[in-house]
Amino acid sequence: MNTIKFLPNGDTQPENLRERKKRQAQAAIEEAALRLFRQKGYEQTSIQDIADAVTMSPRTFFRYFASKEEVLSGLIHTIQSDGIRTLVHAASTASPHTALREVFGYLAGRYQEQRSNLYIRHQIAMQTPSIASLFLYALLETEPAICEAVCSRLEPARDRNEIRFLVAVYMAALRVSLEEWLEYEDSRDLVSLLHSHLDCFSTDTN
Amino acid sequence: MNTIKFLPNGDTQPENLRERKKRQAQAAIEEAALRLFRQKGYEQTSIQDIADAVTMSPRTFFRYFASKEEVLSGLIHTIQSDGIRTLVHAASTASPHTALREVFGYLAGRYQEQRSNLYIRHQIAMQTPSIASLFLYALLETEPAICEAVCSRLEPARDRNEIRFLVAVYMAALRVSLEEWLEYEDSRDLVSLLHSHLDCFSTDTN
DNA sequence: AGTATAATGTCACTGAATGACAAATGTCAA
DNA sequence: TTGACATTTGTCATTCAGTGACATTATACT
Repeated sequence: MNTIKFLPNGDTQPENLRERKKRQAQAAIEEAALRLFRQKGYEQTSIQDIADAVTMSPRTFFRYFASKEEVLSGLIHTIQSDGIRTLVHAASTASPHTALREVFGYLAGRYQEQRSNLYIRHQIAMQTPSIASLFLYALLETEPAICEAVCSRLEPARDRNEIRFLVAVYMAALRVSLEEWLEYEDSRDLVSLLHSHLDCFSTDTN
Repeated sequence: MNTIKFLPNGDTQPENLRERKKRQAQAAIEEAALRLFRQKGYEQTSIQDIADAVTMSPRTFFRYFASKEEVLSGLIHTIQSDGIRTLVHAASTASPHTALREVFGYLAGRYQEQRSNLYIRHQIAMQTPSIASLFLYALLETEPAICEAVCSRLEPARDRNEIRFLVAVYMAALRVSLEEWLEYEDSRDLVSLLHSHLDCFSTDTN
């Protein structure tokens, strides 16, 4: 994992020429790559193709993305990381459900903002098992961190494994909602989709 | 997905010399590969290393396993496929929970039989994100088929998306149980671990 | 301007995976 | 047993992802 840090700039002031160029380059690569992936398929598109499309050396491609795959999974990584950050900075609550509803609500919101972006990626993933696997992992790999954050903000110590399962269930809900939501091009509301699944579950256990 | 079909022989009769040799070769590769993966790490072990260890050409390795990864994930694929098969051949029931409890119980049983085998693989996966991703996918990719099988044996047609979520929750339980169970070398009982998680859930919704 | 710093390009290399074809090995029947 | 046939294996060449080293070029700063 050696990529450029998905160009920070949450603070939006002294933007260098250098930094602007880097931003542009990264965006250009991503755009070209996605276009080519859709046109010719992920596996049929070589790094050389992408590099040609943005007139840079293949070597430079790897200075922006650690791998071909990361062009696709970067978005999910970013959103999931942000989700964890919100959880860490949130106030403690007695119920894990409250915390989890909040994080997963936040996540669903963020994904919702990126619908068209995600739709393209999803299309590619459906034709490319290795990419589907990648996306799944990008979601589920954040479970331990979420678990950790939830446990640490619980005064009465709960069974760690119970929480693990709980987080996994919330993740399952997010995952299924996302799939359902991306299945057709005309979108419904992801957030309410997520909540409808969660309602089946969280009425009792608290 | 072009590998040899994980050498069938559920029927155990006219075993050729050829077939015996193939079995041996496959077993030898798997054994050598796992040993090397543990000794030197997955990524530090090249196909050449494995081929050398069993005195065959690297080309032949790929006639037994479609990729280096498949040496590790083959076991999971096999078990999951068997699970789906049991579900397809089972009798219809009114409740999806009944069917799902049965399949996931079966799966947990199968994994339990393979503990030491899985333990090694899990060790490797923990040091190698791409392998963790692979294992996750090997589990979750079977969700659609399970979903399909469950829906088809339900007389009163239920909402497909509801079932999807339900299957995902069962899968989450299996996944978390497996992790918990493989965490320490001295095993507890996977099946009861799974059931304890499921009990949190399936008391109400039916 | 000129120097330090960071980005890019070039080159060479490893390793995974695949296709094509030749060589070796197992099968089966006469 | 031999010989025809099918299957498995080895060899060779090739493509492509990814990486390290180092020279070259562009930006930044004083």
